Amino acid sequence: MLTEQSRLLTGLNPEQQRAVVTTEGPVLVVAGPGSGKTRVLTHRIAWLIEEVGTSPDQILAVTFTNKAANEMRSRINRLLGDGSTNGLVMGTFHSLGVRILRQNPGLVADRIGLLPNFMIYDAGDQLDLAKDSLKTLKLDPRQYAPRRMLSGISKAKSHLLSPDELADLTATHDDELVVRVYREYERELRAANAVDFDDLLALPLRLFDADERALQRYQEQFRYILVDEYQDTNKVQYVLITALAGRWNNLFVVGDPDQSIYGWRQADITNILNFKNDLPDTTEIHLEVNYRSTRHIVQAADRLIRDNTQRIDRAIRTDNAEGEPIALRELADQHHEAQFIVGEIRRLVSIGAYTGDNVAIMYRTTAQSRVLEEAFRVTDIPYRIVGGVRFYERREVKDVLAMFRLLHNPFDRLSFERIVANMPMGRGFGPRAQETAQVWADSRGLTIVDAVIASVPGALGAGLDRPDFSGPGAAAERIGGAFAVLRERAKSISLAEMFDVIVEHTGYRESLKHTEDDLDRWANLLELRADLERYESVDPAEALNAYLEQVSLIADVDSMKDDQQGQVTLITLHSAKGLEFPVVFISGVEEGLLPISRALETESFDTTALEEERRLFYVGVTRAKNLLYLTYAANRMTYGRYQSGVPSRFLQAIPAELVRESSRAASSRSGVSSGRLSGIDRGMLASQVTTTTVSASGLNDRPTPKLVIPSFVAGQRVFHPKFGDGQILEVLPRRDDLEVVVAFVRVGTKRLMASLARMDIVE
DNA sequence: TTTATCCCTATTTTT
DNA sequence: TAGGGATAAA
Repeated sequence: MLTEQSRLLTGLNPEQQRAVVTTEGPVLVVAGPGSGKTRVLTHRIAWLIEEVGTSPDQILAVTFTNKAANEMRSRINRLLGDGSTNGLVMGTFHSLGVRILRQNPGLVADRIGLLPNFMIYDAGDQLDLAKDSLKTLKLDPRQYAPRRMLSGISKAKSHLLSPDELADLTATHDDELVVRVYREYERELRAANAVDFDDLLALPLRLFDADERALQRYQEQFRYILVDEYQDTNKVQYVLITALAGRWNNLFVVGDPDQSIYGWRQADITNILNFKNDLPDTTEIHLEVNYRSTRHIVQAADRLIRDNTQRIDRAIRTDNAEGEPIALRELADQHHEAQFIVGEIRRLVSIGAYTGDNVAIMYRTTAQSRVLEEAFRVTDIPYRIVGGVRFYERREVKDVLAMFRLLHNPFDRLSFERIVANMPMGRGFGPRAQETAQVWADSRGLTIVDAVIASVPGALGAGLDRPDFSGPGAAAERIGGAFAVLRERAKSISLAEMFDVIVEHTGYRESLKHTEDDLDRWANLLELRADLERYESVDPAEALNAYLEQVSLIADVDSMKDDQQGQVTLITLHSAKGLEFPVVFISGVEEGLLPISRALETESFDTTALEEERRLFYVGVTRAKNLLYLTYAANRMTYGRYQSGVPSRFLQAIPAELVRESSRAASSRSGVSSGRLSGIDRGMLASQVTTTTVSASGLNDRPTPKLVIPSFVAGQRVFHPKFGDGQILEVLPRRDDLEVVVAFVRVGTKRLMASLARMDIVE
């Protein structure tokens, strides 16, 4: 039988084949990096269609990004022929959620109270909404950071907790505030006829609770379900997918616990660790052969990840050649680091060994991309930055999109506020006028847009009164007039034409003609217009909805094109998951950055965060096929201050024989000669030397702005601005600093660096 | 209501 | 360092 069907199994190893043909029942595939999991997924889907005879629309495949979905689809088409994936449901969890909500407009209206044209609020919108909610509740946003509130809300939603349910679980005063904000946030969200990202996952389940038949229809339809990157699913996603698989029980998940890097987004690693306990009769398959990287890289990665405790113990191995040693390099500061990387890329390209698009530079924080970009700007090497300030999140783009959104969903108060605040059209229309308009609208069950339009004499038919804007109502009338025109035109013209009408009638075009900055912004808007033209052929009534939805669900990597010849990729470690490059640079491999300082703060009582940082580094390392460079800076500017850096602890795990380290920059600066020091020792030495150099050079006549470290002694009572009251348990000398172990009343024991913690001794 | 200026804090990571 | 937000002045 297998010989006959072997076309789809050719070139697969026995384990991969097993993963392809085990079609019935739950299957867990633990797939190490570079072990061919995408291949398994595509071949399995092809197998289901061709060999099992499943209709594509009975298959649901969930991927982490749209890009991954598109790639898989085209790979299957290549295997089975064009059009063979028609009907196949493939996309991210979020797009699946939208799909379910859009397919059940009646239920959505009845049970959730959302109109069919509901908007999806992105991260920025969510933040604005959280701020709004705080304001409504008269809470000080400085004391209760909107981001904190938001993460509390998101966490609750990811665990399927309503505000009331969350209220039952609150322990502290802060928690109670989260509940209050959550409640208000939900109210405003619904009033705006909008949902947030978390809702896209949770609301389908609400729907299913309300109407079991809806669930049954999907259960019946999806005979085979596949989930990629399963290690990064959260509770809601788990509940949703197991619900959908309830009828046929053919749930196939692929993942790697060692690559779980979204814990902060409530990803729950236990989903994959407990999969076989949750679903009896699971077939478990391990893919451990790495086909991607050189042996040096694979060995380094393997050693590195073994330091984690929360994992399935296993090895990754490869038959690939040994390859070059891993290059470890210390640089004097972030500028030297960037220059070294760019110079090295130039070298690799000029000797013809690699092209620019073979190369990726990865980093922990998006802020690091700036220095790199500056270094590239003065060269002729093309580059692209994945992520960073996203196109659709640029101010000017959001402004114009806000108008589109408002026209599509006039309940969208956030967009209204945005327009009035940022476009010339809104001048003179302040909070007070807005309040008047809102009150007028609310009392009549109309929208704020209706209110301003009604203020125009004769704009609406007789019978409707005009809102009373005390003082000069000129602004309201002007805005109302513009809205009336826009609303009317929107009905009949294409999106691109609508763009022209919007920038004209709002005065926005006119306002972007003055500075250099304006030109940049206008250029971005033209790009937006070009983007809108893609919807030229779509029915205008449909086009807007489709476009807005596409915009809100797009991910950074989704917009990555594969045919960017010669461009070097600059990307965060998170976004790099699932990708591979012949040459990889990981920059900023320093304590405080990788692992990020935030993870270190919690280290003493919980290593979870630290382990996730290690996995993140592991993900980066395993992206490299042939060459891997690790760089760190002895000094780095953070918050506008130079701080000396210590090489990441993760480097210590990598066996010396796999590494070729050099620190030319350090030795040329401070004369540290190469001895038998390991890279790490030398790095620490160099950083000390450089620090001394900087302060000794007496940059100016003012006293060195070195922080005065209070003389902490065990037993002292202290106060920390963030952690509150505590008592010092222990004081440990650390190079040029002190490490203080403090038992805080509120947050437990923490280890802090004395020079960094703004902690006072309480007399 | 708008604009200028100053101060303060924050940077993880993203669907 | 930079961007947001508060405050003051017009």
